[in-house]
Amino acid sequence: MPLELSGPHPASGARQATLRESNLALVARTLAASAPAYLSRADVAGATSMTRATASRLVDELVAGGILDELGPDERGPGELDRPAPRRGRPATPLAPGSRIAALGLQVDAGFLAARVINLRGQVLAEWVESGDLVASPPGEVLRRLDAAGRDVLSRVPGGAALIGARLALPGIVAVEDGLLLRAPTLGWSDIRPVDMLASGTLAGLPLTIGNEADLAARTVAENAPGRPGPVPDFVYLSGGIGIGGAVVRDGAVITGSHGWAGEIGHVCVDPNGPSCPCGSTGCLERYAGRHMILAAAGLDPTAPPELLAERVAAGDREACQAVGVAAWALGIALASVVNMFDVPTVVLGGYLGQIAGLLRADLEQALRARVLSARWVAPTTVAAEPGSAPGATGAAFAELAAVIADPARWTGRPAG
Amino acid sequence: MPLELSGPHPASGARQATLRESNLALVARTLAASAPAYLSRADVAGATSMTRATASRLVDELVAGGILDELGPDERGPGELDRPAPRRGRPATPLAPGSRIAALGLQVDAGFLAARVINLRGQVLAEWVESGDLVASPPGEVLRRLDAAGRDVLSRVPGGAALIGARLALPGIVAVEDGLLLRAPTLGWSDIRPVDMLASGTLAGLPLTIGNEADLAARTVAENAPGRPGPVPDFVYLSGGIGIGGAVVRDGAVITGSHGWAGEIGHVCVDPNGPSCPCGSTGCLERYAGRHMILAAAGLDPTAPPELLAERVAAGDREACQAVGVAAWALGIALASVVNMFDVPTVVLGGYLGQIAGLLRADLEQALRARVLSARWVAPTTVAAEPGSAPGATGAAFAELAAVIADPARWTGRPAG
DNA sequence: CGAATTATGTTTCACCGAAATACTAAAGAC
DNA sequence: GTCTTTAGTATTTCGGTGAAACATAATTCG
Repeated sequence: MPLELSGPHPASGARQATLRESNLALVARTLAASAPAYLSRADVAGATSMTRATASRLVDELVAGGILDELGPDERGPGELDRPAPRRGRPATPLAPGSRIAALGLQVDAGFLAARVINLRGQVLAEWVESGDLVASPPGEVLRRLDAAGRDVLSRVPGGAALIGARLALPGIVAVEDGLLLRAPTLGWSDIRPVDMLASGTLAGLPLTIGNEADLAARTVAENAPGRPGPVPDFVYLSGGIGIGGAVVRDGAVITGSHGWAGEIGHVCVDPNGPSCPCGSTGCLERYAGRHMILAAAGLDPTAPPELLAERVAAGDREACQAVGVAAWALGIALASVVNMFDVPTVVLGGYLGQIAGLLRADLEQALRARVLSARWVAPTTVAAEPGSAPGATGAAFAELAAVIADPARWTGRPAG
Repeated sequence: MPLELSGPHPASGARQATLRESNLALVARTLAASAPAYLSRADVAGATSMTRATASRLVDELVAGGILDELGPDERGPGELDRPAPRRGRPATPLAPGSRIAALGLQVDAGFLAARVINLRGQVLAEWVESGDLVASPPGEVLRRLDAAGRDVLSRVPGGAALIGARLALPGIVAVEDGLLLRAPTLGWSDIRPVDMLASGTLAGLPLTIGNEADLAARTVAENAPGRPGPVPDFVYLSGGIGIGGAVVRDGAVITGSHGWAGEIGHVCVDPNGPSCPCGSTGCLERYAGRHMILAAAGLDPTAPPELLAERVAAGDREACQAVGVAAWALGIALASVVNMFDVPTVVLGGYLGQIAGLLRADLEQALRARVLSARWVAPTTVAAEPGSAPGATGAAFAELAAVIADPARWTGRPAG
């Protein structure tokens, strides 16, 4: 299979410049993927099977564009690996993704607002999270608050950072190209254009795009940092909150579908004779495993922390056990269908479902083993997502930064064009 | 986004040879996609935005390798378009996909065996189809019969054809790389290696691979001929027979999942309280919309032709109407979940379900409108697949030929390598 | 009929990017 | 200090595409 020079179906012929751009992207991707290990120009050449000369030239260009940093002899970022032990020969110049290139991720959720600036190394340069009940809230007011918060966060970013874009994660059906939020049931928003409600489509001058929250949160599982693959390349992500969002990740990329609306696992039918759902259907997964539903069935307040539910279950409380059992049963049925359809047998539970994953796991995995056609050969597994606030905002920043890694030539901007 | 020279994540740097291979593939793809219109070297240059010189050079190489044919001044294949009206200027040399390069597609189904040889233009050079009840049949015997039939079909191919491979479509869960059929419930086969049961992994010397029937049949909807896109790039395909197979096609390509087992829509859960399924689950779609189930519920013989069912429904027969209604209801629930997950809102009904699509369509589309979250913006539609015998065999041949179009350099085999 | 026109296809050369190779730089080993 | 080893750089060669001139084969028009 020859290398494809422009996605799966390029309509345009590849030229020498294309070659260069492709290799530039390969170098950027290699370095992003390898962090936090330090790769040298020679390592890059080895990993890409290019010659040292070629790799070196490309690295130089990326360093000039700020997409890579040459680390000084004693430089070391927090959380990064130790330098390799001294060896014979000329010491290598360690390289790392550029710390100055950063993006702004934003998130509106029914329970909080968030803004977070992250750089190419995955370091959080500044952030802001505010909880609050935004169910049925006025979009204009909320977005104005987010705009102000975004500006504030940007102002707190250390000087010298180059912000390349902003993306807003929204819990609903989003028409990405049109910047249109079609429907966000938990917020009570529909048919609004959030981008237009901020200052002329930008946030403090940054081009702003929007995306689905679950798709973006799934990115934080697929990638530990921009362009750095996580441990599992293929998985189903569930974003559990009042509603249930989802995304299917295959080979590190979110499956988007024709319009970007794929992954609506919250409205997979668990039981056609089940309770009716505001979406117009019946027996949707959300009706069984949404946070409010679980807590109400357990006889708890909708705001009760997950620890309380766990306590009740541990104590053998009948209502609580049954509530968790029903949720696991429903998740089992819905996810079995999803795994049968996608053949992606790892389930990552995020949001509230991640917080109570320990209570669900056994029943859920048993249901999957029983209902997934291929379970005999590859048993489906479930894991909880790393806990963390506002993964949608983080994923949104990752998504913006991924564009730099995927096409660094656009950002290095050689004089010749 | 730069052109990517080796799939989504090339690990190797691109070199000049890569460039050439990529452009060679682009030219091959352009010509395959444009057939049956006649493109000239100049047209190729225009379509790919390469210069005439470059396009011409690449075309020459493909012609030399037999992947393209230069048509003579009066040559015209059956079913192909008329030549363009004479214009001023030097007349163009019409090009077409090579008629001599062909592949063998095979299919084993619970109801028939098939072998079919198809060339790069999509022309059937020879074929053989034999019906018979193969439920719970002995694999060795059946495959020996298929081997003999394959040899016979190959012997009837007009001289001069270059066979490049053979692929066998099987109605079950297939581990493609291992050549292993894990489970084919309708045949009653499991854990066999069909490739080994033919002569040393080849059929008359052709390298033989296997694939899932629904995945391959879906190809015949995605492509009218090898590399020629069909009218719909994104759709869910249902292969209705005794069981129900399926595949989801996105942007012309089948979504395979981690192990190639994606698309098992027959075992999506319609009702957890429904009848138990041999797969170990309950309420699977197959239990409601499999051919035997529909016909039994309608009070008909399992071998009754679809016309008889249609007659009964038209006559208002209560059992028949109810049987069809139940099938449509179940399909609606299962497909709504599939569309919610994949955001691929076109459903193509193939096999038996295609034959009775007229009876199902209204109820099914109504169910989809009610249950699909995004139906308000894009209403799901259902269509019947073009009727045709053994689409799996055709798709299997297409799949082999697609490899030539995707990487023609491997087949032209320049001396330099 | 013959010249002008026009589009196709080919030839030649320049440009550019990567490979190959030789070279310089900077450390440890002895 | 010298040797060895590895990192990074400079130079030449090779190969593929672009650009532009050229050759070719038809229609159109005088």
